[in-house]
Amino acid sequence: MAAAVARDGKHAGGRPTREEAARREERLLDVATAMFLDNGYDGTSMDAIAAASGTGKPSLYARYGDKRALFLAVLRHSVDLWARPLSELGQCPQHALRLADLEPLLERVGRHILECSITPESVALKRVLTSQAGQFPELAATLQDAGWGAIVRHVAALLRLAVDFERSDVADAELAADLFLSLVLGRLSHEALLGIEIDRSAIGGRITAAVKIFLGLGFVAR
Amino acid sequence: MAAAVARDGKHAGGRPTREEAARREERLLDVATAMFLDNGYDGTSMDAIAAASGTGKPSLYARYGDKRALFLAVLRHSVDLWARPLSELGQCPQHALRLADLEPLLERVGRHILECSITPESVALKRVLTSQAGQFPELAATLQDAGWGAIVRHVAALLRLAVDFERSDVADAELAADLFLSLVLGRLSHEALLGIEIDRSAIGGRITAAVKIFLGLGFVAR
DNA sequence: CCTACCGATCGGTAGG
DNA sequence: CCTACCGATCGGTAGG
Repeated sequence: MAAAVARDGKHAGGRPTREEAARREERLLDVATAMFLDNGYDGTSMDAIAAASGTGKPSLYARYGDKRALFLAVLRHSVDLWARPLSELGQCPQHALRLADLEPLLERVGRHILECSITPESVALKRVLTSQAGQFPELAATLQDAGWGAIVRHVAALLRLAVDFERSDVADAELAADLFLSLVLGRLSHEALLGIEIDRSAIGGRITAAVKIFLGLGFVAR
Repeated sequence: MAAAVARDGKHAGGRPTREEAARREERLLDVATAMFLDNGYDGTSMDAIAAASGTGKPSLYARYGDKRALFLAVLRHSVDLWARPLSELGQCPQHALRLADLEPLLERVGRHILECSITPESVALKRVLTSQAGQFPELAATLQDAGWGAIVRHVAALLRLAVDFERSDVADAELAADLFLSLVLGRLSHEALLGIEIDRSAIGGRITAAVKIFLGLGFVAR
């Protein structure tokens, strides 16, 4: 048998290729992410991560130092992944908006944000973040700003296109955006966090009502 | 030395008095509650609970069976304690309300609920509930109903006194109450859950804006 | 990079 | 009711 002959481009031993190393790194992070999000910090052992990622514990510790550091890397990576689709919100019309155009736009934006917020991945991320917030206090504020904060800023920019906040009673676009998001997410995000199955048929009506109330178009009949 | 002479009404040994037993039971539950809420389920060992409550582990296991059962008892007790002050909401006017009276009433109710929701005890309870929701799925729905659900029903009853929902665009008092609560809690409850210090000076303005938007009185200047 | 181990800690129980 | 222990599992490391 010839020693260390590559098959499918893989080395049979020795130092891995640079791209092979990068691939393993990514795979390790993916595996660790899935396990942490599914079973929490305490429920995921370094032994299990090593076994599932096809490496040994010493490699884990050589790369990340300790369990906390690996967990932090997983959280940062996950928040990045989660925040990315929100950039679609930035591709909204840049010109001024009439109120009549704002209503359907807010419905679309609201539905989009709600759908993004109740995916199993998003819920698992927020849950594990919540449960470990006490142990990683420096990160909670950062991630809250990258999550909720980023959405608020996007929506506030939208609102400024349609509303003259200097003449509004609220006078603060970010507060208004915050209230809009609160209306849209509300109970559904709480329930998702508790693992309660969400009644998807209620989403449409909730969004519609939320937008109407927000724009002062209901709920009291006129 | 005379054996087993009571001092301060306590027995020096043997079977405890009935009231003494009840007192120990309550003390044990209080101690376990504080530890579970401060350090989470995995972060609290039965050894630590036994030591802090001044008893031995065998007594713990004789009374509760295992750690899960003790944890469940703690959660139920805590949710009961938390839901009690909400009954004050039931002592609202029973007669019909004019819209003009509804605004200050909603401000008071909203502030009260928000204040109750961001106390350290309430936050800790929700956090530990969230982090263990996956392990205790049967309980999550029950406790959600006893918490958020109870508040929604209270507020819905209030709204029905002032609004004719059959002629409203929303047409559902519970959805309206749900949206009102969402507005009031919103970002602040999320931040509290993540352990982020809350800017208390922002509470007043948020409540006012929430009520105005909810009642269709803002935010667009008229 | 793997195996095998370290000390510590856990939930739960036997024995008296 | 207390002490002392059980097997299991953990995070992390030595040794080669």
